[in-house]
Amino acid sequence: MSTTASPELDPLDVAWIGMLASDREAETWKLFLETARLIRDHLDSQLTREQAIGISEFEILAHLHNASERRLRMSELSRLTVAPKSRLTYRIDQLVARGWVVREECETDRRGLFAVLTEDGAKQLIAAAPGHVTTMRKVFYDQIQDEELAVFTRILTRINDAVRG
Amino acid sequence: MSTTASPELDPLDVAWIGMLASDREAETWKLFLETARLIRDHLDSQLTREQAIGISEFEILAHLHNASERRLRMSELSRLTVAPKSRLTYRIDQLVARGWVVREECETDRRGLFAVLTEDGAKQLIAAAPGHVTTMRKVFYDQIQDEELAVFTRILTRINDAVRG
DNA sequence: CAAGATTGAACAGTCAATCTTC
DNA sequence: GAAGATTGACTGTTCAATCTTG
Repeated sequence: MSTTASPELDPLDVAWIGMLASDREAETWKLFLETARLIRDHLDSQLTREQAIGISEFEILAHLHNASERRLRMSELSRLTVAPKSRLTYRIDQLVARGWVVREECETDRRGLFAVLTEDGAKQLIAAAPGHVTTMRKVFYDQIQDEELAVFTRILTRINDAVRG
Repeated sequence: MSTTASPELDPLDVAWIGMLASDREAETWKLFLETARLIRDHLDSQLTREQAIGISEFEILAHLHNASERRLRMSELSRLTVAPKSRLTYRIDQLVARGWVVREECETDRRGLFAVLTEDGAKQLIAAAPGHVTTMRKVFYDQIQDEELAVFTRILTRINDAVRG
């Protein structure tokens, strides 16, 4: 420690600064992570407060609603929501308990199960959607200008592809 | 249900489509959430696998390292990491158990506590940083072109501000 | 043996209640 | 009473182990 000239710059600091610190790179990265967490928490709070449904549950109902015959295999839901299968099992259990989803067996592959949206589930989704969309627009979509949208989407798509390898 | 002309378009579908579906708005929103989750999971896996440290722990060590005297109040750490105080207490407990952080009392305000980075903690951070930064660059920063960076940062900053109200 | 899905145990996160100091 | 921080109970997540069918 005492062999360096400047007392504030020990070897650890130098290594760290060379790696990451203080420039746009680290700032951009931090901003991205922070914003993603903030906005998801914000939307989750809004849904929980106004509709007593979490954003994860909402997303599952939305995926089912968009699917053909309002049903999806567990594996497919797992892919779509970027979640491990065990989490899906847990969440579907809750949605079944709430009466918003039912499980049905797959005729052609007896290993498989479908999660199927019920009428009540669809009603719940429709009830929650307007508030969710309004809030999302306010804090997300309305913050992106028309000329910026293509750039934003392009960057996100590239990152997505890079992560997936 | 039987009073509408088209059998595939019941009232629920109409309401849903009017709200959200099928256009760039929903796509952009989904892409953002999905990408954010994917990339954080990816970086967390890399750190856990190669350095036996989670990304949340890494972030805390990094904040402490950047701070003056390598110490921060719990409240301040809570703000910086956008995490509830109770989570910080929990994580700092773990970091203390690992010998990477110590708690110190605040002289001027006896309610307050500092989390202080130890030498071992700094070494761990420096050991983990290169792999983390390399991975981050590969999947994140290198995917953003120079001309795009300003737009990207601007959008994220606006969203951040909008969420914070 | 591989794939679809669930289970149980261990780990992590959240919220309200609490304790201490301002 | 309000702010800094911790605790405890509850909810949510993960991972390996398991069960069943292909």
